[in-house]
Amino acid sequence: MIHLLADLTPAQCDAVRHVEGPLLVLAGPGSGKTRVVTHRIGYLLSEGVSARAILALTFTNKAADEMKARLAQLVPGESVWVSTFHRFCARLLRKYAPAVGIGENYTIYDTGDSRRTLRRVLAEQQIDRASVPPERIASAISWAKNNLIGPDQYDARSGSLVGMVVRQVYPAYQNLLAKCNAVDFDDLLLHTATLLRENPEIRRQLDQRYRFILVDEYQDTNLAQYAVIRAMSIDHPNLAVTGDPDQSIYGWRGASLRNILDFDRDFPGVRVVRLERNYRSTKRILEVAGQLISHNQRRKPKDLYTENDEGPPVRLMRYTDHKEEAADIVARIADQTNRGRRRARDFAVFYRVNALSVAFERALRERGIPFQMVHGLEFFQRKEIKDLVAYLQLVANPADDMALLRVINTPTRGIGKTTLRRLADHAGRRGLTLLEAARQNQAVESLSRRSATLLAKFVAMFDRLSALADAPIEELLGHVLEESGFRAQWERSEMEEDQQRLANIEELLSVGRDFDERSAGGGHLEEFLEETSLVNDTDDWEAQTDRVTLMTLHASKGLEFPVVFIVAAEEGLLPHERSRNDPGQLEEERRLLFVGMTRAEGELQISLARYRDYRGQRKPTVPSSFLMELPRGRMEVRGLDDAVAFAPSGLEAPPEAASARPARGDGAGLTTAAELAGAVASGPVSPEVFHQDMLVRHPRYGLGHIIALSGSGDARKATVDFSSTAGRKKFVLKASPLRPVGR
DNA sequence: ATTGAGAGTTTTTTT
DNA sequence: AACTCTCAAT
Repeated sequence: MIHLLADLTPAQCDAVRHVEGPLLVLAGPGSGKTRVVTHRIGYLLSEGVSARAILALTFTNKAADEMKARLAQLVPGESVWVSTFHRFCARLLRKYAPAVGIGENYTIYDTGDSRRTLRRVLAEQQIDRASVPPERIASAISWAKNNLIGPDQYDARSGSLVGMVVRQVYPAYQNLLAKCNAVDFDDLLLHTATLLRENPEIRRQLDQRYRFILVDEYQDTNLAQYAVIRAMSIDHPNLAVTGDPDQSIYGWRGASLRNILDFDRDFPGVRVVRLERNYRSTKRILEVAGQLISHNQRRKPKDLYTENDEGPPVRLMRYTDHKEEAADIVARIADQTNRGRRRARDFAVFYRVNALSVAFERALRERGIPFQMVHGLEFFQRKEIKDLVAYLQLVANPADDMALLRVINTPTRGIGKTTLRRLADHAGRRGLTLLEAARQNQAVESLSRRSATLLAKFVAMFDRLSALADAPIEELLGHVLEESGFRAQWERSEMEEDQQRLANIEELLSVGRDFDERSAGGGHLEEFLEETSLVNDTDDWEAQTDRVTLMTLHASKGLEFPVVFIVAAEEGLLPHERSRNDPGQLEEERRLLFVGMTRAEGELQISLARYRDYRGQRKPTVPSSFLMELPRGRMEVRGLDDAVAFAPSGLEAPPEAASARPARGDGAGLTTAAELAGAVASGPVSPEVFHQDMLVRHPRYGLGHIIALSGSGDARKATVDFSSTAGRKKFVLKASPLRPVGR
């Protein structure tokens, strides 16, 4: 087992060789945490621990996949269970469902389904959604569940309207879910926690079974997750958690830093290992990131250091608008890939909200640079996919009223609102599911002959599909496509959209085929549905393919890239406006930026635009307050023409930021704010303003970079690379319409 | 019952 | 901007 311990630092070695008892690994960014975890699993195996006694839990599918891949490499052939919390719970519940009062064939509702369920409850209770936004109620219920507060335990704070409504709505919502034999994402955790609490025997068995539990990103666990792992680590407290309080970015989901900060209280005698040396980033990047995070008050100071190179300065860019931002970043990527210095996969662009990806998609597509988006257009959220999957859900779980409502008139088959209302009335009075009610269509009073016939036809179709429940998924999907009439509808259509839909359906069929092949024997409809509801993105991010990566800052956690661009560092976006009033949330936003910055290995650029097009409107922006906290003097600052807006206000800013002037000797091409301001103010531009590498605009060719300069005074010439449009051109600066960008 | 136009809203982040 | 919801016309 030499290879398991080779190339490890003493601290890493400590963690890897830890076998019995609780372990807490406090790991800074880039400190080789995943490596430690995988090597530790390898070590446990080499010590004779059975693979099935080990359970590794992660937060996201991406992290789970990553860990599986690393394990496959390190200890080929061993099948250790690596899973997300939600998936683990889903599996467990599949087995023990009756113990918490649901059927084994329960359906997992995604956010959309659960929102629709909630709307139905609100409508039933005639709650005006204008005065109490459903969104608020949904998040209150979610918060309660994450904190193990059941529907009957929810206490409204006095005087809070939302609280009162939630108290009334939460139980009704939960009842409706139960009636549909469905659970939402939060229920997966809540039910599992309840299961373990109320069934000592089951708890004991699982504790015994999973002797060694590892939890990644422990700082992101909420109370429900804590309860689950705690319950399985009582008789065998061999719980190993890794985390970094500075990377806690899921507070909005109920994650509680207490779990990690109080770990030693719950698990006395815990061994604590600190990994503070960074192997990922350059000194410059680490310094800037460290400077930022030091502004958080609620935090234990921590020393991150690296033996890596100094590296180029971190760039801070200001553009005119999102188009220029995208064009320049893409031009930089194109330039480096064209010159063979880097590959497309070396680059990543991070943004705070998904909506910001559009400009980059467009710019990359224009240039023909391959890219992949994580959580872009979520495949399983697309209407046609959801519709088709809903048929499967109904087959698997006939009690699922939400699925029935989705399916019964899609594609349209003449079953309208009135019919449905009467059906629902009937079902409500007799305590039937909607499907059962539809079965009794003859008995439903006040239903027209026509409606009854249509319902009967629908039920007959359902029964035909139902008979195929155990068929391979691909086959079943094929039948749904035919029977429902979707295929006929789309194939008839000339619309571009419908052709696209068919293509998406083809993809779904191939997902089904893939599943069939993996699970020989077939007939695991529930498993297939479980997979589709817990995985939202088809093309899960692949490190291998040679593409530029676009993703949110949240999604970036745990990954690393040679070159990182963080965009839209603007007040209201980063930090997000929703966090404005809460210092705790503001600190979380700061951690989010910290996470993004520390993904970068060699180069990091942070940018903002003077005007941001967002939600269909163009608005002038205010630079992110976080930018004031960066050691500006050690960075390369460009395009910041109005020093005023950028200047630190008063005494709050650290001394380094007191000057917008970059440190000398940081290489050619630095432009001070003052110089740019002068340039813009005086119409025609002095040739002296131009510098190597400067971003310039030409009325005809658009944006370019200065790649060479020669001569001086009026004879000063520049070679500019307009890689996006015209290639390279040479200009006599005095006579050219070239202007520095940033006005 | 279905369709289309107009109005109104929005998801910040993930399972 | 894109999506959903509502209402009126067919």
